[in-house]
Parts: sequence; C-alpha cells; structure tokens
Amino acid sequence: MGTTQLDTVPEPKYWHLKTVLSEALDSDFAVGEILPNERELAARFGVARATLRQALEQLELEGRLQRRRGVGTTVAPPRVGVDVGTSQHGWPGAAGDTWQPVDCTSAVPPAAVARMLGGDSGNSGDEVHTVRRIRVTHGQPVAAELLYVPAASVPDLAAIESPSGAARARSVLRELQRLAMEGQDRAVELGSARADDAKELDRLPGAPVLVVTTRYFAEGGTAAVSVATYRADTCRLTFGDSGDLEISHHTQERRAS
Amino acid sequence: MGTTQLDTVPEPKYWHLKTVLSEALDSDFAVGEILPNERELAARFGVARATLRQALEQLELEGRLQRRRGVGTTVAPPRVGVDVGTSQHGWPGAAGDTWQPVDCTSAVPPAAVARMLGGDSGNSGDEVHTVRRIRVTHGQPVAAELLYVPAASVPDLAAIESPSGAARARSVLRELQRLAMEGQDRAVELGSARADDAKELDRLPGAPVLVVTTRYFAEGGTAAVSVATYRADTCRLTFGDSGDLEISHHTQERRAS
DNA sequence: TAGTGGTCTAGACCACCCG
DNA sequence: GGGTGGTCTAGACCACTAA
Repeated sequence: MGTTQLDTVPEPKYWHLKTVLSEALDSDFAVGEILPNERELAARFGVARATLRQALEQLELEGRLQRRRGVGTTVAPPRVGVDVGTSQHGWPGAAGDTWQPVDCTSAVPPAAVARMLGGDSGNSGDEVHTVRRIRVTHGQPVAAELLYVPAASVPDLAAIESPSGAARARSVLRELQRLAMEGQDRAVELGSARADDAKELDRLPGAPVLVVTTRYFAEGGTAAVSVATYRADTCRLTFGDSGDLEISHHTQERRAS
Repeated sequence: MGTTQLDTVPEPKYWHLKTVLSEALDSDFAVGEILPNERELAARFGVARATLRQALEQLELEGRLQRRRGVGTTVAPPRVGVDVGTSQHGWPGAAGDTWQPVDCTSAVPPAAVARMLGGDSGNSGDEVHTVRRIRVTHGQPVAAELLYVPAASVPDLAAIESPSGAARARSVLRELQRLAMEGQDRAVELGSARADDAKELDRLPGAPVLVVTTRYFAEGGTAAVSVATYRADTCRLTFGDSGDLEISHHTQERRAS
C-alpha cells in the first residue's frame, strides 16, 4: 500500500487548535489584550466549547494566556525570571531577600518535611516553628513559602515574644542568622496549589505550581527546611551560577491600551 | 435555615474526588498496582467520567498516578531525583555525565535561543550545530535535550566527519571540551512537550515537562545553549549546592506483584 | 444584571495494547 | 476482539466580576 504517509498521525483537534491560536497570539494580539469569549471562539472554530477549552488550558500552562473567571481571557506577558539560589546564599530573611514574612505558628510538619529535618533520629511528631512568607515581584505575588524551623535551631528565641504573627516570624528569621550556614540543597518539582497557597497566589486551588524545596544545613544537621510554591504560569526560576546575571532581554513588548 | 456553616464553600466534585482518591492511594494501594478502569471508578463514585478524569489528571500531574492508553491506570512510584547542576560543572559530554548523544544536525535555532547565543551582535539566522541527547535513569528516559553550539565555538571540527548522527554529536561535544568554561546560567520553567520530545520521553504530546535552559559561557560570550525537557510527572530536579548529596530516603516502598 | 470562565453530565467514537 | 485511556460533543448550571 503506497500510503503517502500523510494520514499517519490524525492530530487531535485541540492540538491543532492550540497551534493555530498560538500563531494568532504572536501575530494578531498584544500583551494584555482580551480574547473573544470561549463560546464565541468555539463557534468560530467550529468545535465544542470543551475542546476549545482544552486548547486554552495548554496555552495557559505554557504561560501564553491568563484566564480569570468573570473577566475573560487575556494575553499574558512574558514570564518573569525570579532568582532562586544566588540571592539566598545566606539564611532566609537575610538582607536583600525579596520575601516578606506574614505569619508564624507552631505545628507538626508534614511527614516528608519531618523526615528531612529529623535525619536519622526518631523525633518526628514534634512541633516546629512554621513561618509563612510570600514573595512579591512587580506588585504581583509569585510565591508562597512555608519555612520549617525546629526549636533547636533557634534556642535563644524569647518566649516572651508574641506567639504568632508577622512579628514572631521576623524574630525566628533573626535568630536563624546567628547560625553558621554550612550549605544548602535544593529541589524543584511540579505540583498543584493547595487551597491556602492558591489564596496567597491569587489562583484557583489546583493551579500548577513549581515547588522548590530547600534544606539549610548548619551544625552538622538540617537547621531548616523551606517549601516554596511558585506560580508556574507566570514564573521562570533562574539559578545564576555565573557572574553576570544581567540578561539583556530586548523582549518585544507591545502593550495593549 | 440554621445553616451550620457546612455548605459555605461548595468544593468542586473533582477536587473532593482527588482528595478521596489520594487518601485511598496512600492506604489501599501499592506502587505499580492497577486501579479500576475509569468507567467503573466513575460509576462507583457516582460522577460522570469526565469529572473522574479531571481528578485523575491532577493526581497524574502530582506524580501519584501513571496512565497509559490501552493498558490502564497504575500507582506511580515516588519521583526520581535527577541531578541538574553539580554533575555538569563541566561541559556537556564530560566524563561522568548521564546523557547519551543521539544525533547532530545543522539548523537555525529558535528565536529565543538565537537571542541568547547572539548576544548583541546581529548574526541571527545563522545555522548552528544542534546536538540531540537523551538522559536515561533506571532504564527510563527522563529528559530530552537540544544543545545548540555555534560553529564559532568548535572551530577545529573536521569537516570530513559524518554530517550527522551520533558520531558527529560526539565530535561536537569533544571539541567543546577544549574551551575554558567561564560559567553557567540556568533557568527552569513549566512547558508542554513538543511532538518530538514527547516521542523520546514516551509520553503524549502536550504532556507537562520541566524545561531547563542552560547557557554555557566561554571566551567572554555564550559558547552553547542547552534546552532540556524533563518529564514533570516522574522527575524531581535536584540542585546539590551542598557537599552531602546522599539523601537517605527511607521511602516506604510496598511493591505490587 | 449581564457576561465571563469553571464545573458537570451522558453520551459517542477513536487509538492503542494485549491476549 | 475486547478492554483501556484519549478525544469530542451539545447541552446545563454555577461562581464570580464589573457596570
């Protein structure tokens, strides 16, 4: 059968749609511009709304679109590069870091975190200081963090201080600086936003996020563990291992009204 | 009307389903075990199949499940940590790296890559050596890479050598080693697999991937750019900044037959 | 209140894998 | 050929936003 190898791959409709839309975004739309609504787009392309949505979801995942219930679908600006790593070759909360403390409570950490903190000893089930921080860039929240600090890492923390709140968060961070940092350890993976993180990030629960887990080492053990969730749609995590970090972007930015 | 504050947040069905399934996975299933098929699960929970699928998609995104057409849905093993960074504080292809060259062609790079390579000069549109490599861990493909190397970075590359193929890929990598590495620069973002990457990774096009872009600096400029796409469902990217990389996992691994 | 995206349904057919 | 997940449809209602 001399199949001329044309119909070998019946490309799904939503995939083709995504390609068409992507090209249209490049040529016909400016950043911030509002697209026609989903019902009209579906009709225009002759597909069911669910199919059209499948294509939009992909484009949103790739950071090309931004959708907001009750408002509409807009063309997203290029992802912002947020530095992860170099700026924090000190403790969290050191001078110059871009996080802002929100709250601090005492709680039993999740099992995975307890495992990293506990090491080989069997002291799981213990409560640790749990600092909540958020990171804001260009006025937009980009990440929410939970920082787990065992009481042993901040022995001089005055019991007099407020039992919770941003003030206590700052106290814990201040005490952390007294330790001699011995190293860090970082991991990045894909996750979906928990309800509380989603709220801080101004997204719906389940939104795709990049989870950055950092272990801080001091005094031969793990002094703290940070779990930071970054908005995957708007963020590009950068690890500046080299000296020059100035990236001359020259991104073509056509802005809508 | 004494609403006892129970219906304040009408949690979406798929979200609740996801939670229930997640707990069931923890308690009732072993890694590798096959779940009931989608039609039966949907019936069992009293929802439409599309709703059930929405929950499964989330769990797959989080690396809890693995779905394969024609086969079924299985419980995924914990994500594997793949090192990104330390092992490559040399050039790609240096002794001990875990990539295997597949092919090498000459092609005009995408605009974004050309911008990183070209710097301020206006020599875009030029063809560069494009090396294809894949990374395999535990017998499974975890990443596919395109490495862009301008001809200027490998001036002594013999024109006699084969014009493409794995042999030429190795030649380009070998020539790269001759340069003095001045630094690197790394970024991670979420993307969806292109058709060619999806094929190498044994996934469907559009599957979520973590895109790692690395710039290699030498002789005052960018000597090469690597764009590596990692399977987001199975990979956790690790950046070992500290000395000790041995993570004692102690993960509870109950294996199915 | 009107319009948007988000959720949900009950079907149908298709592509793929395996016995 | 029988069973699986993947795609697609044509509706419906809900939650949210903004005028």
